[in-house]
Amino acid sequence: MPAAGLTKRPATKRRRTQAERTATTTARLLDATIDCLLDVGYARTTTTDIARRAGVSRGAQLHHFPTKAELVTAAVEHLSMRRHAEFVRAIGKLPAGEGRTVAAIDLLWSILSSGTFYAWLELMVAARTDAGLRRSMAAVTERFSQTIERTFAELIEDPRGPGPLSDVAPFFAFALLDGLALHRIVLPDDERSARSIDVLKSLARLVMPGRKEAHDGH
Amino acid sequence: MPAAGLTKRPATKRRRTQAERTATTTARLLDATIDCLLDVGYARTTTTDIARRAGVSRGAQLHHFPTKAELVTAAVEHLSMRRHAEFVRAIGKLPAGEGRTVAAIDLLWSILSSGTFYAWLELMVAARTDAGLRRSMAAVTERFSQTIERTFAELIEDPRGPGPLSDVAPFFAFALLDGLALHRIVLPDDERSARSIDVLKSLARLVMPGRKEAHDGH
DNA sequence: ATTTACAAACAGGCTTGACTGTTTTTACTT
DNA sequence: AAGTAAAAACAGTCAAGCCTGTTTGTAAAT
Repeated sequence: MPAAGLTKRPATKRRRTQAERTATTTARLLDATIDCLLDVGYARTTTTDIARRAGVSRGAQLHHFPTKAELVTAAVEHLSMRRHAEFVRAIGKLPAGEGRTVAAIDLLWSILSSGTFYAWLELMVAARTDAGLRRSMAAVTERFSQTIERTFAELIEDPRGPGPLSDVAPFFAFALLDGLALHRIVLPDDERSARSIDVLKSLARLVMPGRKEAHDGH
Repeated sequence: MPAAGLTKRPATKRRRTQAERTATTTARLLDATIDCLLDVGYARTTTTDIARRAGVSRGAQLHHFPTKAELVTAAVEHLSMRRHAEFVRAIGKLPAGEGRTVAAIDLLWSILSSGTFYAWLELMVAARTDAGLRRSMAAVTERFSQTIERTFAELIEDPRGPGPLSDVAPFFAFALLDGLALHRIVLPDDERSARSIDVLKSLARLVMPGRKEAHDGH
């Protein structure tokens, strides 16, 4: 029962509930963590720097995330939701009909061109030598790729039913694009990348014919 | 001109020339650097640990590599030569004749299964946020992929001359395999990886029919 | 009143590179 | 060829700075 406050509460600045305070502070910290990963990489990401970027005091930071490991683990989840949201948002832009498969590849590539991919990459590589982090990354990576696979299965249905390759297709595509994004670190705008994506598109047309198709399926 | 020494020099322990001493010490340091990258990752690789692993005193280390950056840069070159040697050695095992293209894919995959790939990956990701390191990595990565491309062009010649895809093929294959190796960090022995490689092999047979045998003979 | 959120100073440990000293190899001189 | 000076390789300690997490203290919400 809120006191019909005109005595205690200054109307201009509402007091925030604890849950709100926690939510904003943790969100700022997690965003700052990902920013930090993108800017300086995992190796040079420090809790001090994260707190500074978040505009949060060191005390507040340590209150919500007692150790660096907990902060990073939470950031993994946070990043996973970001990637998921990015994906869902991009899906909305997919055209209906013919060139859907090809458009989907462009869509995946655009997602891998965003910063979130490189944040994921930083965590992925760090996870190789960190068992705890690896468990978290395994979970979110598996979840992410399952989302992709399910979505693609719905979006691009083969009239003849699922072929022998249609279930690996998203995995295959992702591996290729991840590899290209990796190489792009040192070779930006490589012509071979664009051509490799073209090859992937041709392959997609071959394996997943939207319609008019006669050939055998192997 | 060696003095017919029986007075001064103990035959059991030959004196080493400066060049020899430098060579062994730097080699041990560079090997230790790569070991360190593999064991604990770039983030936790410290110069102290490297010196300890190399069995080299801190003074000697700082003598040969005044800064950590110089050490890492040298390690990039060192690693590049390792990968190159690994590749050349593997090439020797390629069977002549029919299934060459497919065997070449298995060969690439076996190289990416070795530790040197993950050391390269550590440096690659670190290079994203380090301009100096990025330059080094760009150089060696370009050199490595050119070696691959040239070798494959010689090894797997298409009787009809180079097709429109034959020049991207190695790049494409590498990107895919790199992506698979990346995913393997969190999902070892994923069945989808093996199937993706099978898809790549089918694609290779399709694009590069090795000889007169248009249809695969398996 | 009690719990939660935030603030800030601080201690311990680690990392990097500087610094001083010692041994081994090479270059130079006679 | 011998002896000596110079340079290079090697060894180990140290200081400054940074990073993490602890501790102690304050304000705000329930």
